[in-house]
Amino acid sequence: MDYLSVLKKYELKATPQRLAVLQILGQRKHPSMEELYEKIKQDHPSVSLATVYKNVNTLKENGIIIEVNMHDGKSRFDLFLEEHLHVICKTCGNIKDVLYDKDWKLYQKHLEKNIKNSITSMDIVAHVEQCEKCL
Amino acid sequence: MDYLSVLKKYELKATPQRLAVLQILGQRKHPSMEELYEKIKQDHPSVSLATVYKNVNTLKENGIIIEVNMHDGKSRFDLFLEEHLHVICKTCGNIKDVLYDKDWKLYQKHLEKNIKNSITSMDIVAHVEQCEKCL
DNA sequence: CTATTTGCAAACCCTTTGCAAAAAT
DNA sequence: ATTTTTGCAAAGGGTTTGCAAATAG
Repeated sequence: MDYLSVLKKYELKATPQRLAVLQILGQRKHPSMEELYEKIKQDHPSVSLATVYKNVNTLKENGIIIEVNMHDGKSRFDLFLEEHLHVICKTCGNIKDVLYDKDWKLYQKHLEKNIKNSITSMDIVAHVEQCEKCL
Repeated sequence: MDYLSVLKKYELKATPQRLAVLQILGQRKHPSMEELYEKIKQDHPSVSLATVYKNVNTLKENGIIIEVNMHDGKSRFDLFLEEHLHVICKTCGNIKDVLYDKDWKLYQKHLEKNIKNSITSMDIVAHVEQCEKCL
């Protein structure tokens, strides 16, 4: 995955701080804002929290990344170059990405018929009591 | 729907302010915190914003109401006595409730098989470009 | 060269907290 | 009578803003 071309596509400048955001979110660890900031600081010690906020907002507005709202209030962030849903473990807070498949698309069509409107995008979060990482 | 019994079931005291929260959310208008506060003030002029916050949190913790996160940051609230998904209009911000049907349950089973885990609950939001209320 | 982005610190705003009085059971 | 809830005001904490300097294209 080439983040430079992604940024070019959206006419966003490729600063090291912005690339760092994409790189870290590309690891699919779904960090919170604070975790993201701490990780970026490892390679860019002088980065400011405000810059991380600004980049996250810009990338979110362009649909390149997504915010995953947790029930505890702190949201987490994820690269969203491919549509997918999230499975969140209630016990350890781990988030797993699951790609959509044809079964999902069938349901989406059904839903569109039901509401008589076409769906632009969906946010889907499944909650599970425990996951393999908790045990 | 009898809010007194709902509160009794969860061992929560039935104060007028708390009942007002349920009553207003029961209108399915999906107000924001500020809108909810303003509406409660119409009948209970002396209510404080802190009380509304406390009640919303308590009801949320008990799963009686749900917070719907909007992409613009301000969340909205909804009575959640029956599981349902939300359709949000990108143009006017209106939220529509859609009850789950057997098609949905089929997909959920499929997803459970996929992730090898049982799902406790799901948060589902579909976004549409425009709705009947915008036109 | 021009427009965007960065970093800093202050400002902002939404949400929570502490506590005494009031209300619910 | 006991426990929860209310209302107020203050504190808290995460997010945004303004601006000059630095950087990207």
